[in-house]
Amino acid sequence: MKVPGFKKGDDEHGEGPRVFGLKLPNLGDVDGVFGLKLPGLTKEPPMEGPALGPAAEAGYTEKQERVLQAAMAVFADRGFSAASTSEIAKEAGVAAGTVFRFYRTKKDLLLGVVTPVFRRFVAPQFVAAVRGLLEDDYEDLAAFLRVLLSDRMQFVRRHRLAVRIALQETPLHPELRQLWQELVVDELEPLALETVVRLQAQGLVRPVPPGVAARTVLSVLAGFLVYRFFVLPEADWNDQAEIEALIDVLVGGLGA
Amino acid sequence: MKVPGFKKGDDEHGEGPRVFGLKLPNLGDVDGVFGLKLPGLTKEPPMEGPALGPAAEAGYTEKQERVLQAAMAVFADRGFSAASTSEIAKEAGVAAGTVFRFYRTKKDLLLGVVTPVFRRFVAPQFVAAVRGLLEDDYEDLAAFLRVLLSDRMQFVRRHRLAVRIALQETPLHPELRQLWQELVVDELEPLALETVVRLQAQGLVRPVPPGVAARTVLSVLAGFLVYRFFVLPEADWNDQAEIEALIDVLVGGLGA
Amino acid sequence: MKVPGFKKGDDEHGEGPRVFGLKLPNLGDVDGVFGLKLPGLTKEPPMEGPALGPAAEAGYTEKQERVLQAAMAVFADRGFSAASTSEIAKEAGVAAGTVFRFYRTKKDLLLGVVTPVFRRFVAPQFVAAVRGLLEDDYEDLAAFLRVLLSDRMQFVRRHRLAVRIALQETPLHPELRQLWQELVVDELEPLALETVVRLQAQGLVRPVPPGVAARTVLSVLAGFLVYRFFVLPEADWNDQAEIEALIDVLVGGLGA
Amino acid sequence: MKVPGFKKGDDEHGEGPRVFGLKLPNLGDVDGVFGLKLPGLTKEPPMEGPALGPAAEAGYTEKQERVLQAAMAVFADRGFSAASTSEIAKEAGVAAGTVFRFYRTKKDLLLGVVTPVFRRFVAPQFVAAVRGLLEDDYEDLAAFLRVLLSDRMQFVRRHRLAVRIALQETPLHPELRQLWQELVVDELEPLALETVVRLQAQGLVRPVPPGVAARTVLSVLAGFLVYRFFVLPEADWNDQAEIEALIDVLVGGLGA
DNA sequence: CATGAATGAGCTTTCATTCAT
DNA sequence: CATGAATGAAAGCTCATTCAT
Repeated sequence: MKVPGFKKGDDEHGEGPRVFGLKLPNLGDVDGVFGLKLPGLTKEPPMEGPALGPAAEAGYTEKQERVLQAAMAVFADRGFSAASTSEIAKEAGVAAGTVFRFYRTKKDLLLGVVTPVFRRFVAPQFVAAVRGLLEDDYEDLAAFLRVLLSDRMQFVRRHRLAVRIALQETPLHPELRQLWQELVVDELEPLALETVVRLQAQGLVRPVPPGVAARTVLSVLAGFLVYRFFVLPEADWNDQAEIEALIDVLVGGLGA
Repeated sequence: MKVPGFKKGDDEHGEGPRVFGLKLPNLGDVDGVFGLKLPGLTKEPPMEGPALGPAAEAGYTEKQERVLQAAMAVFADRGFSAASTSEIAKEAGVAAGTVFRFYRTKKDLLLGVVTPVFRRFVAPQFVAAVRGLLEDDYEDLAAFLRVLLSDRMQFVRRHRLAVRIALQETPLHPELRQLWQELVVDELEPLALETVVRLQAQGLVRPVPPGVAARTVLSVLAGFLVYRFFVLPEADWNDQAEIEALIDVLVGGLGA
Repeated sequence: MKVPGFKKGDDEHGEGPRVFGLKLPNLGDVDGVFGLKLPGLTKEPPMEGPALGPAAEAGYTEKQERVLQAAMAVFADRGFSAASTSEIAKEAGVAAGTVFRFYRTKKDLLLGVVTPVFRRFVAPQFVAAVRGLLEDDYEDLAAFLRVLLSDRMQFVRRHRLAVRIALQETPLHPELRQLWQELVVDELEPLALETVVRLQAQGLVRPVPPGVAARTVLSVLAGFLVYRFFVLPEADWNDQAEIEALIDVLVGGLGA
Repeated sequence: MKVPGFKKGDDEHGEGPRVFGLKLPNLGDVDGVFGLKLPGLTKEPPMEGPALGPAAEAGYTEKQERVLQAAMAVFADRGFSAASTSEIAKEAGVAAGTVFRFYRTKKDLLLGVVTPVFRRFVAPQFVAAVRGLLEDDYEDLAAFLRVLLSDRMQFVRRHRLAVRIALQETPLHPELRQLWQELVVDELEPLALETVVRLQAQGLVRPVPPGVAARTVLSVLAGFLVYRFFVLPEADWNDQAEIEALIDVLVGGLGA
């Protein structure tokens, strides 16, 4: 079985730092994010496309937008509890009190950072992908997974900070868990199971329990994205190759 | 292809709450941990085996042991930054000042909670598993993965709080990242790659880049464990069946 | 000695809540003002006559009038220091900044609320009462006291909020004490003493030191009014009877 | 009728500042308390007897005692809302945080200042006075009133600050109104009415409604004390003479 | 050793006041 | 004139850490 997109020798141990076969850049010494201390970069790689924060939504003033971006940066960096609103204010270039004009409490600010991103991009985009599935009648499982993985990768890439904050803070805030409850359990899950069933009907997925199939895809996808963007964001990833490798594994394990 | 251990109908939608095909318990209403709000249990399921904290190590006084256990509970519950040393002291049944006899600062306490667990149980047990691989000459990939998954599952089950704290706090503390650097990058990774190469030489794993194989297994394993113990710890998991399903997927994708 | 105006049995303990022999209304459960927690009314009894605030004075715009009324309500309710100018603005239906067009500081607003009421109604009306005394030649002390008490009762009834604010805030603001200095010490007191002397000359008051007589009347009057309007405003007062009872006491103690 | 204790000419207009016939001291320029701006004293006159604050109660540490005294001084001076806990701390000579070891919130501190004083000295001492009435069989009304007025005067003199705070803050705090509810309505009032009835049975008070009699005495007493200690505390009061004058008035109005 | 009272820096939040629109 | 966004000083309160007992 071939792994498309992998150049020959990609994974051989050569010179330079490597982790699990990934070549790492050699530029300086920074703390990664989730990640390991790497002889790495001083900056996170630039986001692809415009940095559409939650404030891109109409109705946010430019100042509120700045507060949101600053809050995202500081919450991601220090964690919610250790972040200080005054640092956020300073980072946003506004007075300390101004933050509270937009968000009555610090916790409101957290929710204001996280909620819009997920509300607008999690369920809706999954719905769009599945609608594509219905209309385009993907010829095989790999094609469907390819769309799914690319789309979610795009999402994490663009909303890296918000995703990171969500990962960090969810265990600590019932309000965030409530958000996932609504988004994942109430909206996403029925759709996901229905999709698996459809794929099984089309003969694209073998007859495992739909829940197992769904969770397996989710685990593999999430595992990759966390690793890709938070554990080793600085590494020399060949994203296409990685995605194809994952698809290979999933198709091998789940395909009919 | 069969999925061993799954009872027929396990995944069909019956009565009672379900998430991704998992039946959830129906006992009350509690917040999970990482997890979604479930019509769930009032208590986390009891740990299997004795609750061996880091303090089980020789040389810890009974008081220090109590401090460590309390710190684990409070750090896991509130997060490091929002946890107060005085609450830890109260939980441990010691005076506020006593905590600082054992650990000079709050951060030392965090490291004291996390470090020993991982130092003693991550690399050493992986080494043991691999040594088993060498000695026992696993007849197939599934057998190896079965040992690996079961062992790591055991680990997370027994050290749930420490693992949870590590997941929550790693992004926020360079000291913890340094710990992973030493454990994972320096100790575990060479061993892992070497193991993949050996399995490929035995004809048990097909010739994908060893790094890809290693990271895929890791992702699937981690994704499952996080889901199993932190996202939906209260659900009615059939662990053996889940493990076998994952092995199926991995063998399908990676096996020769 | 009879107590005119008291109906027989007025003070006997019957059904319903009573305090010091006063029947209290039985409508619900509210906090009084100064007062005790009564099984009382949800609203203060309506003011008699039009609610003439200080702004009834010529030259106040309708907006300034609204600000004054709102300030009175909020200052009375929360106290000056705990009152926020933005709440006053909201209550008045104007923007936060508008308040400061009329009154440069919050304290100016306090003075603007209290001063006009007292400047216009304390000394002038006392002067009018005394002028009445001179012209009408009250035949007895009771008649004079009756006019005095009724008039002051009317005043407190109509300017309840301003009086309440004055009582609450005087101890805390030198500026208000200065106001009393001017009104009471400089204007009222000479007039009061002169009046006592005149009444003594007419044989209506016995020859106690004029200051003692004046302060006694003042104390009894103030004590009644505070009790009547601020401690137990909800009680079922028979004002005429109360006034006659007080006059009885005062005449008994001070009359010739 | 003579007014015992009044020296001849006491109330004549002579040199020096006078208010309602009271000679005022001539020492400097201070703000009074409630009172009018007087050419007055730089300090409140020293309390008679030991300054028994609420902290005289067993179980208060010396530091807590200092905090209470400081809180009393600052609350009385600025009012609760405008008082800052850090000023109280400084005044007490402790660190800012120490205040909150004793009283979890600023409001607790207010209650801690006011409650003990009134709980211990209002109802109990009135009970004692009435018990005296029963045992000693006062020969006339004046003797009873003399004991009552002297005792309450003593109380206000010794607990001037606490009384002042209670007067200032009661309208603003439901918790304080609750305190009066318990002390005055529930405990004191039945006793007071019963006492009036007894005095009427003894032929010492004429048959007015007991509630009227009780409230009249209360009003006159409170009016005097407020005037004496808060409006014009600096004036040259002849307390015995004032009390006798008030007794004269009350006996004249209420006596049989 | 263990205690817990004491510290004081630092936090989030409020709000009187200003000023560009 | 009126607005209300913005300010920033100051508030109440928390808590890691120290140290006399």
